[in-house]
Amino acid sequence: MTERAETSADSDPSLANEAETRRSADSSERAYTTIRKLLVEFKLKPGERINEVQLSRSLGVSRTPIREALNRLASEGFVSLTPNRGFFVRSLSTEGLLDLYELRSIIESAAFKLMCERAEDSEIDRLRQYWEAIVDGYRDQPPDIILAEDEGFHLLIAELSGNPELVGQLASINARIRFIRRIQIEHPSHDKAQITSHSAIVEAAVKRDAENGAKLLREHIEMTVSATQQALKDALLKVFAPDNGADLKRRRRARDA
Amino acid sequence: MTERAETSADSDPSLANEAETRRSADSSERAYTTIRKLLVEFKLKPGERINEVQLSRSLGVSRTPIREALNRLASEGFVSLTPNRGFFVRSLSTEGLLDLYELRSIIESAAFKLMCERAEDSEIDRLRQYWEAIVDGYRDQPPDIILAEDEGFHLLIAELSGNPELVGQLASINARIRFIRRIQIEHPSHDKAQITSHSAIVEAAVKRDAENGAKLLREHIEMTVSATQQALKDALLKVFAPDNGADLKRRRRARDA
DNA sequence: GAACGCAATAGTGTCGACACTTTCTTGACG
DNA sequence: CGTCAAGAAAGTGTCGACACTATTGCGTTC
Repeated sequence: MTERAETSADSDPSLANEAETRRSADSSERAYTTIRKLLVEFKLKPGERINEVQLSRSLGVSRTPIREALNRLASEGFVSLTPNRGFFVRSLSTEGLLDLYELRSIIESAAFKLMCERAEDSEIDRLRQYWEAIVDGYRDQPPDIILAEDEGFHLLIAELSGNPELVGQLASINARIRFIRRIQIEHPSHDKAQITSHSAIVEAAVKRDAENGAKLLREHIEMTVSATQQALKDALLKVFAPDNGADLKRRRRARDA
Repeated sequence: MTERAETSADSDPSLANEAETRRSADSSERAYTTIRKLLVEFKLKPGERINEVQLSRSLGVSRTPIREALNRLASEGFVSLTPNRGFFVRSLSTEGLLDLYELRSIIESAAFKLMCERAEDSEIDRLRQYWEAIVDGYRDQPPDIILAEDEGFHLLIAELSGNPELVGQLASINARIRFIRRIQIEHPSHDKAQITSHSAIVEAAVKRDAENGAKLLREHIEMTVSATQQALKDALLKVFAPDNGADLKRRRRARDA
């Protein structure tokens, strides 16, 4: 009964970003995407210890691919490993999230400047087209699509910077904050400010106005952050529902250990 | 004869940077540092396929910890994984190296600005002290020490930015370009320009002159890059000694695959 | 003599088992 | 009653084995 020839073709392309090194098809890869999804959706709760045996049973594979996936996730900052004690879900406190957004802002505004210096006109035009193609129906899409389109927009800027390392970095950061972006998109506070921001950014790109575009991006991200604050609180409260937010502090402390 | 209770306490602290999640003591960790060292020293050559069995034999452990280490190294960009074909040493072409330095420059100058905004006076003073404590004997140290001190200096700035994600990023980049920095330090072109740069940066920090300090850092890194170009060529020629640089192009192409 | 295909070989991907470490339980002692 | 220790249980870290995939080398056919 250990045969693993299951027919479930549940590859979930919505999580298949990561401009990185790895193809799919093996069960280690499946484990990786599945676990990451669990993390991103708070099915595995911040601070929690991850039980390899249990996970391997529920995914129907042995512990080996599970551990390989967890190792990757550790390198990427999703989980942490304490020797002989196992993997722990790294809690993304509000604070840690701000750090991540800050880093993202740094990278993206730098990417924009580089793009202005280096990209061909035709490439800039690709950015414009990308945005114009989605702007119309933007608000009517389901959250996952909006999220993907939004990430795609920012990632395209990174690509046009001509620096693949930069792209990889941004992709990795995106993966880690994706859950909160989704929450934010679903939250009532999400509105068309996003759209005008993006349009302004495209405009600056066409003009190759590096400074202004970088500033717009910074502001755009900062705006998103503050809009996200409340959404995050709501989400965390929902996760640690029963008792009040009291044990939030405890988990925050556990993070540095 | 599979007992693994070897007494060799060869932990090699010079490679033990990585402000990350992991403690040591298990053989997976040893495998990680050892393999990374092999990569960094070109013992495993760019483009080469990594034979797990062979590696596991030469390290005296089974393939499991080897594979865990390789997975980590893949996340960090040292190697790449092609399913059913194995891990390959990711070739660091000149171009790729420039990308990495560029990213480093972006992160460091941003870190400097943040430090200026946020750090306590006492923290800035720590930076000043750190540099003053090493500046005198700086040039007389062995390369590894110089390297560590240099990395420490830049890493300290990142820490004073107050953003741990930024620190982690920089640490990871450092690990990847460390080999070339060492080569550059040993190269005749390395001289005291480094020292005056650092001193100027400290000075800007004390004055909290964010713009100027960031500019100095950018220039400092750019200078290092150009000084490094020749050193890199020399090193690569040494590695691919017999034939001329012809197959360099081939490897470059193999990189994107 | 070259191209093709097939067999043998080498190598990765995953498994189940076991040693060792941490955590939990229970019961003796103060 | 609370504290502590010893043993049991749970869990991680590593191993060797095996299935399956890619590669290599050889023989066959045209």
